[in-house]
Amino acid sequence: MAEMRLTRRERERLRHKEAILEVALRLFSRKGFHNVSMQQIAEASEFAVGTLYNFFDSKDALFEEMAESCAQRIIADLLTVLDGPGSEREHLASLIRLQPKILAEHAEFIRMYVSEVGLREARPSRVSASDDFDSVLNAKLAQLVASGIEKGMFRRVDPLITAKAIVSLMRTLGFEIAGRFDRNEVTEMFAKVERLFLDGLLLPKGATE
Amino acid sequence: MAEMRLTRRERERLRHKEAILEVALRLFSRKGFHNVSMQQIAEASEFAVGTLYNFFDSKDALFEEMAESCAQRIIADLLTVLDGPGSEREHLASLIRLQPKILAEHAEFIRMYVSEVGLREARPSRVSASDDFDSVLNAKLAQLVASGIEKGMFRRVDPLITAKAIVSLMRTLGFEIAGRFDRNEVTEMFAKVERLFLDGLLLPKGATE
DNA sequence: CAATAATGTGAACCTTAATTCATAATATGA
DNA sequence: TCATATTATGAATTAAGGTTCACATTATTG
Repeated sequence: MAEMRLTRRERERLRHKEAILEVALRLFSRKGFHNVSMQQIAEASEFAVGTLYNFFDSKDALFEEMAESCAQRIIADLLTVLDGPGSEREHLASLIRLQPKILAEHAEFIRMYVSEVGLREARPSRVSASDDFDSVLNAKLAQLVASGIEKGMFRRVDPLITAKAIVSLMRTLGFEIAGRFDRNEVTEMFAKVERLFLDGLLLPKGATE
Repeated sequence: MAEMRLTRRERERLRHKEAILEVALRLFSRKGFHNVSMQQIAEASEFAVGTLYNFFDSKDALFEEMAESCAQRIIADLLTVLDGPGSEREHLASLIRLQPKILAEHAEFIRMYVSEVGLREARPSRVSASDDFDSVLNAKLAQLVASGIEKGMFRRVDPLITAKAIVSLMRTLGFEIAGRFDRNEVTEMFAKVERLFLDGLLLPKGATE
C-alpha cells in the first residue's frame, strides 16, 4: 500500500517518533494528561520541545496518536483469541485467561486510558479512536454470550449486560493490579474471575434457603 | 456536639458554602477537575473569585470537600440497605435494586469520581476520604458473600472478587447511564444485573456441552 | 446612628506550560 | 566539497488560570 523501501532518513524519523510515543505513554500513564508537560516529554525522550512539534501538531494530537496505537495493539490481541477456534465456553475462558498477558504488556496504557478518557463533555478531540476499544470488545462478547445461550450452553441472561459485567470487572482488576507485577498473583486472580462467571454464584435449585 | 443555635450570619454563610459546593459538583462532573477554573465556579455560583478563597484554601481543598460530602451521602444510603434486616440473598438483591435511586441522586458525582480520582501517583491530596468509598462497600459486600457461602446459600466463589465484580459493574453501568434519566430504563437494566449475578451464568451440571 | 466586625469583590500578580520561530546542526547528492 | 534540503534546538512569546490583597459592602452592636 505505502512505498516499500523507506529511505534511511524516513526510517530514522519513524524510530524517533516511536521513541517519543513510548516515552509519552509512560509519562501520561503515571501522571495523567494534565500533569505531564511537553518539557517533560522532551527531556525524557532526549529531544527538544520544538522537535516534538515537528512530529505532532499539538499536545492533544500527540496524546491522540499514542492512545490510538496502543488501543490497536490491545484490540488485536483480544480479537486473536475471540476469533480463534473453540466453543463459546472456551472462548470466554480464554478471554479471561488472556488478561494477565494483556496486563503485563499494556498495564500502563490501560490505567491511563481509564482515568483520562472518562466520558466528559467539552472535549471534541481525544475520543475518536480509542473508544472503539470498549464497544468492539463489548459487541464481540455479547455476540459470544448470545450464541452460547442459543446453543443451550448458557442461562438466558442478557448478553450485553453480561458482556459489560465481564469487561468492567477485568478493567477494574487491571486497574488495581497494574503496577505490582507478580504474574502468578495476577493469574490466580483471574482464575477466580473465571470460576465466578462460569460456575455462577447461586447453588442450583433445591439448595436455596 | 457543635453549638446548637447558629446565628443568622453563620446560617447564611453555610448556605453560601453549600451553594458553591453544589455548583462545583455540577461543573467538575461535566468537565473534570482540570477543565474547570475558579473563575467559572465563581460566575456560576454568582460569587467573586476572592469569595471562594474565603471559604476554601485552594481549588484542591474545594474539590476535596465536595467529594467528601458526596461520598458520605452515598455511603450512608448503601449502609442503610446493607445493615438492614434480611438474608444475604435479599441484601444482595436490595443493593442492586438500590442503584437506580443512587444514580438518580448522585449520577453527577459518580461520573466525576470515576474519571477524576483514578489512581495516579503525584497527587498527595485528593485521595484521602473519597476512596474509603470503594473499600467500605467492597468490604461489606465481601463479608455478605462470605456469610452467604458459609450458610450454604451461595457457591464457594471468592468473596472479594465477587464483591468487586458487582461494584465495578454497577459503577460502569452508572457511568454509561448518568445523563439520560429514564428511571424505568435504569430499573430494567439493573433487574438484568440481578438476574445475572443471582441466577448465575451457566446451566446447572448435566446440560453442558 | 456611629463604630466595629464580618463578608464580599475583582483587578493585579505570578507561576506554569503550550506553542512558535529564527537559528544551528546534519544529511543528501551533484 | 559545496549548495541545498531536512531535521533539531531552546530561548522567547503568549495564554490561562490559581492566588492574593487593598478596598467596598453589608451586618451587628452599643
